Parts: sequence; structure tokens; C-alpha cells
Amino acid sequence: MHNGHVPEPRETRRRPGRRPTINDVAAAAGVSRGTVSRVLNGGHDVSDAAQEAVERAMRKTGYVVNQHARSLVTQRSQSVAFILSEPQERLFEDPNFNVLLHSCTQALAKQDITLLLTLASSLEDRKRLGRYLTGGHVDGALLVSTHSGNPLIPELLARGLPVVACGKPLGYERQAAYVAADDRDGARQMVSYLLSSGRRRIATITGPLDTSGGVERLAGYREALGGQPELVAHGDYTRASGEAAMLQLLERAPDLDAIFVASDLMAAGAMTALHRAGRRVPVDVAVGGFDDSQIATTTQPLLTTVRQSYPRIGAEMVRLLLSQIDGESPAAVIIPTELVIRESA
Amino acid sequence: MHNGHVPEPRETRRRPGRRPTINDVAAAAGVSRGTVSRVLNGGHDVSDAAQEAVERAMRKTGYVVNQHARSLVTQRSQSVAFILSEPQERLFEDPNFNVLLHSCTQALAKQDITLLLTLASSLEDRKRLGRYLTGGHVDGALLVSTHSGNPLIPELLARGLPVVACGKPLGYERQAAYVAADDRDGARQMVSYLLSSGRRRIATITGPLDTSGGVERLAGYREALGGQPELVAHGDYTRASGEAAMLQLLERAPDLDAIFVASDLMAAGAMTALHRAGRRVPVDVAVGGFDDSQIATTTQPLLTTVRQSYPRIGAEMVRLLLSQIDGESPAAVIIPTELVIRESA
DNA sequence: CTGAAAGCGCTTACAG
DNA sequence: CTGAAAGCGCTTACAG
Repeated sequence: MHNGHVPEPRETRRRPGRRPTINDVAAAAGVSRGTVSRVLNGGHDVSDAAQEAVERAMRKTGYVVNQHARSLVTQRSQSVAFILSEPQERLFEDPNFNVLLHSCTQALAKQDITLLLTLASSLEDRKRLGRYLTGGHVDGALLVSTHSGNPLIPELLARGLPVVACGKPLGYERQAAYVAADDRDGARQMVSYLLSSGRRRIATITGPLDTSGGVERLAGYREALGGQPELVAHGDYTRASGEAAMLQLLERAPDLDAIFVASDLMAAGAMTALHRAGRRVPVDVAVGGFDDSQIATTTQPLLTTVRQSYPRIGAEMVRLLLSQIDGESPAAVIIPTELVIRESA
Repeated sequence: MHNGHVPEPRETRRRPGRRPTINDVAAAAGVSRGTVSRVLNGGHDVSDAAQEAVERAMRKTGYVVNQHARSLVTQRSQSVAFILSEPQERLFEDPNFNVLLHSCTQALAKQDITLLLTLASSLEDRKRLGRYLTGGHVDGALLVSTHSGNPLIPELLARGLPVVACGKPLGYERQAAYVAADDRDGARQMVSYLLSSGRRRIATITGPLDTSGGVERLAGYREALGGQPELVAHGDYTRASGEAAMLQLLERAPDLDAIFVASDLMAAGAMTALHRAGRRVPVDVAVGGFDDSQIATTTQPLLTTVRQSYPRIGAEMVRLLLSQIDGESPAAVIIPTELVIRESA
């Protein structure tokens, strides 16, 4: 069919195996394509009779709009990407992602925008993803857990794709929009609290230092310590790394009486290590976490931690992204953090 | 710009804020759009000189193909959806999803196809997703963890979208392609092994009975028991449900000496319950799992289980999906399962 | 309120 | 090997 170059008369019957188009609907309803398109786009300036005829015709033909054709003219895809630049394992281990993903999905759903979760663990992945994203498939991107040096950020920025990062995107704070918790202040609050409750030898387990969360929480720890000798070990936000770092700290400083851990998940790991080493929490060692994730209420004893509201962070990220898609310039939002005292400190 | 209806002379300079198109590249290279398109699509029938000129022009203009325009003519989007119809929590708890997702991503990457992970926990989500998927955004869908009664399956099938399910899609075994492990035989092997090692009072914790895995593993248990009295409790593949079911079974049958659990994660939960109840594994109670996931090698003692190879399942799913996209009819693949004996039984 | 027409940015036979 | 042209399925001023 259609392989000659003599124009055929416009065909109105539906060919088998072909999706119905707006032409089929128009023919069935006895109106023009323009009118069909108008009812598709809100039904303004359409008479009741026409509206009804078109709706009937759509049902009859089983019409579904072709998004590519629509996107080609509107330059909008009505979808945004949620990009996780992280080894997959973390996605599955860390409940924070879960909460963030959920709140972003919800916020976008209200605008009838689909969220596409894309994983970019390997360099290869990131390349393919770069092509995909800049090809117009999505209207914007939410970047989660981006370590400094992630090549996706400059690429997307250069292409002019609206982007919002979760946490300060190190090296691009000026150019990319972001939403971050007040990490530094949260850490400061926690360590001040530990000091005020009489602890004297306070260690910390940091997050990865190529993320703003890692850097800022460490800075808050130092700030609160105000020049007192510090005791630092590094983790990568996984439970296992928290356990290993705790073991190492106990070796280096058997007299430590408190620990501020830069995430709840690592804090859970640290508590396991403390338990194995025969230290009681909080009697021998006070433990403070960060996140106030679900984990904080399942540890034994319950975890004293710093709350950062991921639902709120997600909602703000979406708001910032949509406003950029509408032409506003990038902005940064800092969400306050709050000390939550439970049993571990 | 371009708001009059008098045709302007074709503009070749790049307007600020506009993405370069194939016309810009053609003009810069001094060739026709057809030639640019040919180098974009593999460079067949293009002279070296033209090829080079076009490549230079693409770099100079920063050209990126508009996927919507391309898809509109090719009727292909070069992406497929990975649909998880499951409360999000499970995604994050169950390592099997992780492995499956990874293997599917890899297999698709080889064909330069992007995988889009979409979550459909609520009914609302499924509606929006249905619209998205049938709008031509993806070339096919991988359905994971679909309980019977999931309305997405008939919808996608009716639209003619190529679909492959993981596990038998109950109610649509005939119409939808799927890849499943030989659940029944795996369960049978495990229970036979428990019997042969002298266990006499063997219970089971099932998966959800609206999934084929749940149904078939229970059937295998019954088959191996061959009419001996059975002892059944139900779980939903979460760790917590395994723990609860085990507690309940101990109450109902304090004399049980073995348990076959329909997933490793639930088996880990069951072992926790046994431990709390003071039963030694495997001395007092033998425990057999299903999956051979990462969990099986982290429990204490190590878990005897049934291996189903998720990497292989993922690869087969992709193969089946791509062949359907190329016009083949749906097929079903059953992957053999294998007993893996460790310490717990 | 409605139709005719231009245009979104590509691909792909076709003719040369 | 290459260009001209048709066509993919929509939306959106414009004129009436």
C-alpha cells in the first residue's frame, strides 16, 4: 500500500494493523481534523454536538493520540526523567530513594506528567542516557545522588535541558537548580546535642566526600566541635560501610563515647558493630544518625537522628523543575533540618 | 519569527534558543537533508567526502536528532518499559528485582535500546501508564511481578503492544509471552530432598496465590508430599510475612521439623522467627528457600535453596520482546530450576 | 464554532 | 552516490 507516488485519494477506512489516527476519527465524526484536535486539547471552542460526535468516534475507532506526532509540534513530551547515577545496589538498599521517588511521582502525577526512572550506573549507561535525554524524549530531569564529576550534569546543562539536582551539585551550584537539606546545620545540631549531654570524645562517620551531603555534614561536625580534636572515618552511605567504619574507629579510639553517623543506614551498621564489640548504646556510646528514615524507628534502641523531609524535598524538586520547563531560571532551595531525639543518644 | 503566513526564505542560520535541525546541518555541510539523514542512519550510499562534511557540520552545529520526529516516521521509539506493578516497598526490599533489572538493561543496551523503569503501584498510576504506553512512547513492555487481575495486561494486549511477562501471567498464558522458572519442579525437588533426608513433618510458606510462582511452588510441595498431610501458611514474598507465617506455623504444629519457603527473603524472615523460638536450624528444623538470591549466602546458617537464574530470565525476556517487536508471535519459555544444598537443610 | 492549510523534524523510495 | 518530494500524525493561528 502507498508505495506508488501517485497520490491516492485520502483513505478513511481503517487498515488492519494500523493505529487509528485523527483522520479516522474526523471521518467517523463527520468533522475536520482541527475539530478533533480541539476536543483532544480541552474542547474549547467546540459545540456540544461536535464534541459528542468526536467522543463517540474516538470510542468507536479506539483512538489513542500518537505522542510523537503531538510532541513534534508542541515540543513537549509530558514526561520527565528521574536519574539515579548510582550503582543499582544502593537504590535497593537505601529507603530514602524510595520516599523521594514516591513523592516526585505523586507531585508530577498531579500535572499528568509521567516519571521515567532511569538508572545510570556505568559510563556506557550514561552515554546512552545522554543521547536519550537530549533527543527530546523528556522535558526535564531530576538528578539524584550525583557525585561530583558526573558528566551527565554538564551535558544536560549544555543542551539546555531543565534539570534539578537533589543535594548541591558540587561544581555546578551556580548553574543547576537544586534542592538540599540544611546538612551542615543538621550535623551541627546533632553534635552540639551530644556535647551538651556530656559526651566528650565524639567521632563521626562521613558520607562520600564527593557529594555535598558528605562534605557538609562533616563541616557541621567540625563546626560544633569548635576546634576540639576530631575523629573521622569515611563511609559511602551503605550499611556495610557504616559497620566497617565503626570497627575501625573503635580500634583507633577505644575511648570514644559518641558517634555522629552521616546516614541512618550507616548508623544501623555502626550499631551492629558496637553490639558485636560489646558496647552498649547509649550507655557506653551514644549514636546519632541522619535522615530520619524508616530505619531510625526499627533499630534497637531507636535511633536519635536528624530529620530531613524527603517528601518535601521531592515536592520542591518537582516544583522547581516545572517552573524551569515553563521558562523560569534555575533556583536553589534549602530545607531546614531538625533534631529528633529517641533512644540511642 | 515565522508568525506571518507568507513563506519566508528558508533560514539557515541557527536562531538562538532553537535546537539545530537536520536542515541546519545540511546547509552547513552543503548537502541535502537526505544525505544528512543517510549518514545519521549508518552512512550507506554516502561518499567519504559527504560523510566527512556532514560529520563536521554536526559537530559544529551541536546537532542532536529529534527523537519524536524520527519516531513519527519509523514508528519506533528505541525504548521499552520495565513495568513493576507492585507496591514500591517490594522493589526496594527484594534483591531479585535488582538482578532482573540489571540483566534486562544489559541485554537491551546491546541493541542500543533504552530501558524505562516505570512503577505502577496505584490504580491511578496504572491508568496514566496505560495512556503513556499505548501512545507510542515505547516499543514494548516487560511486565514484572504481575498479579492476576492486573488490568494493564489486557489493555496492552488489546492495543497490540508487544509484551513479555516475568512468570506466567495468570489468565493470559495463551495470549501473552512470558518467561518463567520451572517453579513446580523446583519446589518438588526441594521437598523431595527434605523427605529423603529424613524429615517427616514438612510445612510450607507460600508466595501470594494470585501469582504463578505462588501457585506453582505450592503445587510442587503437594506433589512431593504425595498425599501426606500438608501444613501451609501464606506470605507475600516480604521478609516480614515470612517471619509472621513461621510464627503461626510453630503455633499450629510445634512438631514440624522442616519448612519449604517460597522465597529466600521470606526464608530469612522464617529463620529469624525460628531463632527467636529457640529452634536450631537445621538440627531442629530444616529450612529450604527459593531463588538462590544474594540473601541465601548471607543467612546464618547459609540457606539451602532452589536456584532460578534471574540473569537468564532477563536475557530471555528481552529476546522474546525484541522478536515480537520484529513481528514474531508471542512465545513462552520455561527455565529449569536446580537444587542448591548449603547448610540450612 | 469550524475548516483549510502550514508546519513540527525527520526518513525513504524514486529518479537520475 | 545524491537531491527532490512525499509522508509520518499531530496542533494552531487564520479566515470566515
